[in-house]
Amino acid sequence: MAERAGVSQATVSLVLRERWQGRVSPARAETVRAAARELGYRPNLAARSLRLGRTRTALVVVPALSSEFFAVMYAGAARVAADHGVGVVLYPSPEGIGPAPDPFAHSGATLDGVLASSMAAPALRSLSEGGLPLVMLDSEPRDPGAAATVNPDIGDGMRQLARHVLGLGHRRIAHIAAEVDSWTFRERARELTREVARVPDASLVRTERAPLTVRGGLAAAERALTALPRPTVLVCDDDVLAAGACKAARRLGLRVPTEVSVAGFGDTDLATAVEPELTTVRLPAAAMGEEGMHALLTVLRGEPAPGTVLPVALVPRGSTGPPAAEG
Amino acid sequence: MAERAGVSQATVSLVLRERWQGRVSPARAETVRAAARELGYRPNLAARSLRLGRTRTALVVVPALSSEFFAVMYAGAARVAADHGVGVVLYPSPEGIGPAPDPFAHSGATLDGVLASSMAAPALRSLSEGGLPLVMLDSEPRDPGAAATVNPDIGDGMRQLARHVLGLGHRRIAHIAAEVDSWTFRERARELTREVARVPDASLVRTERAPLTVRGGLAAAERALTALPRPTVLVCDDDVLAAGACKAARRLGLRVPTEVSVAGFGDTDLATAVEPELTTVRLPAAAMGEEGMHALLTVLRGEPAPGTVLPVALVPRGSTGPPAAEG
DNA sequence: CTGAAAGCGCTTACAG
DNA sequence: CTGAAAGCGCTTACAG
Repeated sequence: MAERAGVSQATVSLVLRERWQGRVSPARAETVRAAARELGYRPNLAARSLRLGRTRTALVVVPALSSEFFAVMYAGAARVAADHGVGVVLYPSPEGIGPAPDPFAHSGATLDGVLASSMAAPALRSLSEGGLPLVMLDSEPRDPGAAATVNPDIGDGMRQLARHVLGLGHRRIAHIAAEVDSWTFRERARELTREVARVPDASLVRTERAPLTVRGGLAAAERALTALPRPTVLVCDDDVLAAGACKAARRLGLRVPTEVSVAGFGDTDLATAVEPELTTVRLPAAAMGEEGMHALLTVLRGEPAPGTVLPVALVPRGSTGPPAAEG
Repeated sequence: MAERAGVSQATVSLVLRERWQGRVSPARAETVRAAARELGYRPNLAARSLRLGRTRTALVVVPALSSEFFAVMYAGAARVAADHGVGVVLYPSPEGIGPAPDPFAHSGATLDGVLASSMAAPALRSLSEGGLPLVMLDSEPRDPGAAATVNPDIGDGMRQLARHVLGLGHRRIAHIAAEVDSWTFRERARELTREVARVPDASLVRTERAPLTVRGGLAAAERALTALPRPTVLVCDDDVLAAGACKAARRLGLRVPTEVSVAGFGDTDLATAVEPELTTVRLPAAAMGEEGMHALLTVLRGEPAPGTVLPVALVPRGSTGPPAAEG
């Protein structure tokens, strides 16, 4: 209603959308801006969306915000979206406390596209049916349903970690694995197995599956450490499991790292909150969200988006050391 | 365009919004539903919003999702919103990595109301100017700008914690305080001071301020533990600070809790991820989000919402014990 | 350079 | 019980 600036609706629209150059006189443009400022005028986004047929809204699907990793990834995606005038609706997928099973019903907005983490796969059924552009994060490369995939170099990360541990002299290795059936964890298991197999006298003595919680890691590590042959190192799929593994070691009277080494994955804040601090693999959570949103924006522009693999880095800290000399 | 069911737009609308009882024959209603199902028809929310003048969208403002507390609070709010067919847009306020400084520009949607955490206060300027219904969480009661306030009983929590520590026999107490100027932390400081003052020979020997990170807590605790008189207990404003305080103690060669006790606030996952586990005050994060959203929905219905104070509970764990006997 | 008009897809009185 | 019509607030050809 800023026609109280004495101009037509059309002129207001042109000026406010910065499409006035050469179509509206600079003087009028300024008048419109002044009036808008004065009235605190904000265009009705619903009307704009209806007219344009696009909502400039993307859905971001992550398994659980309470995981720092996903929260940071989300923040990266939201920042890039905001920089491009795109709104973000968050869908915490229903593993655990998430709300409605239908992201569309949940979102309360018509969506242009979806950026989804692989761990949220179950929630994606209705999305793919929606026929929306979809960019996947940390997921099977060349997923046919996805327009693009943005991954950390998980394989390389586990390779670096395995070599670190083998290089310290460990030969009896246990894998504390996330009991989540997704690409990222299958990749970790595969690469760990492969690297251990390359060292003649080394072996993966045990794999224990655990829910992705400290308690889960604790229980799984306790099983691994009380079975024979006892592993000298626990390679964990996630920092949270590693924190649990450290607790298990302590309860069993084993010192970390002198009697048993523990390694995590992720390099979340938790890795440096515990003592000793965790040797882990740093995953670029923010960069994943950013790159993922960039890819989605590219797809929404109608251009093809390339798949991206982001580098990761081993971060050696106090939770790993050489194995104790054999009795 | 489900008029391919052979009925008018109006009929479709009535049926799909469950407003057909007594206005559309049951047979037709069923026809419409079948057609909608078959075509995968979803009403255009932008059009609906434009027509109704309400968007059924709420903005939730929290300081940072990477804090588990706020993530859980958000999840509670989102769940309640979803149950009531209201969408949620998340605004991670710009302390740290947050995106745009203007929640409205950021949201990409016109909003019906706002649910905001007090720690996000700086981001609320433009909100209050927007004249939107606002419900505050963990914030100054009777804030004139807010339609309602939902708080945990912070004062009672700190009271319980202080009495626990005093009851164990501690007399030289240090406060590791969050260097955030907000109601919730002022309340903690005030109540701790008051409770300590009630015990004749006890005193608050030191207050050290820290940014809300493990590193911040570590540095502040180091300062507190190296000054004289040395405190026998560190009461921390947050679990994250307490985790840092435990690290500081260990670096100084002090055992927790035998040589120095440490207490946190929040009872986040971190509290049980570290060793020893933290004595802390459990804050009902999910309930706060839920109650806050309920209050906002009430306000949006045009009814007055009462202020709410939620109970909290002391959770004694291994990080606190009696002070060491004096040398 | 400027404005009048159409139309995006809904919902809701209003007529029948 | 059912449908035709108006109108929500924008944006975009189209005339002038």
